[in-house]
Amino acid sequence: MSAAPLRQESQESRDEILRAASRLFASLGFHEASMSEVARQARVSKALIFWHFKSKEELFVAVIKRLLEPFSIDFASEAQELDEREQLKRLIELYVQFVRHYTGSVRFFLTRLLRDDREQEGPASLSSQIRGLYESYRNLLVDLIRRGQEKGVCSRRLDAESAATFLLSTLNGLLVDVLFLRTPQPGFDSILSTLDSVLFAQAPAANVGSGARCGRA
Amino acid sequence: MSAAPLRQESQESRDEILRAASRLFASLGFHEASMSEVARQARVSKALIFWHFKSKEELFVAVIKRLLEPFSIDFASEAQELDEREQLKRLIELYVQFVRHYTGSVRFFLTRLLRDDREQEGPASLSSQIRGLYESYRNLLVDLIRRGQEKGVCSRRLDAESAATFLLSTLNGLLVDVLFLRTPQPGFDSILSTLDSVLFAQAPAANVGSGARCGRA
DNA sequence: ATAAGTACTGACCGTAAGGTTAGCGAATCA
DNA sequence: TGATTCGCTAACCTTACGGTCAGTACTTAT
Repeated sequence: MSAAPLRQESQESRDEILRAASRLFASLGFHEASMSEVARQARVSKALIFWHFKSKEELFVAVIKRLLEPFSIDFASEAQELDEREQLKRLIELYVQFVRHYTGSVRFFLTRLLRDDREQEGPASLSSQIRGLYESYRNLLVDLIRRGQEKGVCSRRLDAESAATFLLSTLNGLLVDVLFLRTPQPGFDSILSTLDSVLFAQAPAANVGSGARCGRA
Repeated sequence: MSAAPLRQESQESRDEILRAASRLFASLGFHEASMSEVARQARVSKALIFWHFKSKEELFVAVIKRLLEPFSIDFASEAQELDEREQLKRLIELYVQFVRHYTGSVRFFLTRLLRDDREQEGPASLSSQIRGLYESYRNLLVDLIRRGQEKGVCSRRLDAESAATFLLSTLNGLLVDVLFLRTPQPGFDSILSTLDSVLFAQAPAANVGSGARCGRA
C-alpha cells in the first residue's frame, strides 16, 4: 500500500511479521492466532504490527496474498511440446507435488473454504480466489482431455467434462487422505495408474490387462 | 454423567443447550462459538450451561458424542442378503447420503481433523474417533470387494486394497466438491457410474443404480 | 413443618483479546 | 542546525471471553 519508499529496517520487520503470522494463521486459524503471539514470534512489539497493518484482518489478507503467490504458476506455458497424455500426466504430477510441497498452505486454504459460508464473500475474497485457481486448473484439464480425445489419445468412454470431474475428484480424495487422515500416501501410485487406465483406455476397460500399468516413477 | 435421576425440566434445558451448541460449534468452530451466545440461543442463563457441563470443553465433547451417533449405524447388519455388487453400491449410496444429510456435522469434523495437528490426541479424541469410523467403513469396502473378486463379480484388475483406496479417494473427492467448492454436484452421477465400471469392469457403464441418484430438488 | 436437594438466574471476576496513544531515538531534509 | 518524518516501543484502553458465586423458587423426603 505505501507508495513511499521504505527504509530497509521497515521491510525486514514487516517480513518477520508476515512470516510469523503465516505460521500462526496456518496452524491455528484466524481467530485463535493472536496478535500478541505474532508479535512475540516476530520479536517486535504488538504496536509495530498495527503500524504496518492497520488491523488483524489486513494482516491476514497480506498473509493470504503471499501464500497464494506460488499458486500462480502458468501451467499452460510449460510443457508445450509434449503430447496430450504427457501433458495430462504432468498436470497431475504438478497437483500432487503442489499438495505435498505446500501442505501447510493448502490446509490453511481448506480451513477457510470450510468456514466461509455463503456469507458476504466479495469477489476478492480468499475463497473466491481459490475457487478461481481451481477452476482454471480444471479448465486446463478439460481442454487437454478434449484435445486428447480428438486425437484418439484419450478414452472416449466419458465426455471431457465428466472425465475431468472424475480425475479431479480422485485427486481431491488423495488430498483428503494426506491432509485429513494423514495416511503416509498409501495407494498413491496405484491410484494414479488406475486413473491413467481410466483416462487413456481405448478399448473397454475389461481387456486393458497389463498394458495399462503405465507406471509413474 | 449424573447417575441420579433427572427431573424433566433439566433434560429439556440440557437438550436445548446441546442443540444450540451443536449449531454454533458447527458453524463457527470451537473457539469462535461463545458460551454467552449458546446461552442466548438456548434461552437459558450462561450459568445454567455450567451447571449442566462443567466447562466449555465438556459441552463440546457432549455435542460431539451426539453428532457422532448417527454415524454408528451397523453397515454390516443391513443388506445382508444382497450380492456383493449390490452391497457395495448400497455402501456407496450410504456414504453419499450421509454426506448430504449431515453436511453440517461432516464439515465440523473436517474442521477438527484439519486443526488437530499431531498434538496430544488421546485415543478418545474426536479425530481418533472419526479416523476409527473411517477405517471401519474402509474395511467393510475391502472385505466386500475381496469377496466380490472371489466370486468373480468384481474386476480383478486391482487388488482389493487398492480398489477400496481408489473408491474412497473418489468418494472423498466428491465430498470436497460438496463441502469446499460447493459445486451443485455436477458430475455426481457420471462419477458414480465411472466408479462402477472401474470396479465391476465386465461391461462398461452399467449404471450405478437408481438409488444413487441423489437428485437435487 | 422442615430440611435437603434440584433447577435455575443475575451479578460478578480475572484474563486476554484487538487496538490506541504518547513518545523516543535515529535518519532525512531544509 | 533545527524541523520533520520514519521505525519502533511501553503502557494503556475497552470489550468479550470462560467461569464462579450467592441466592431463589420449586420439589421431594422425613
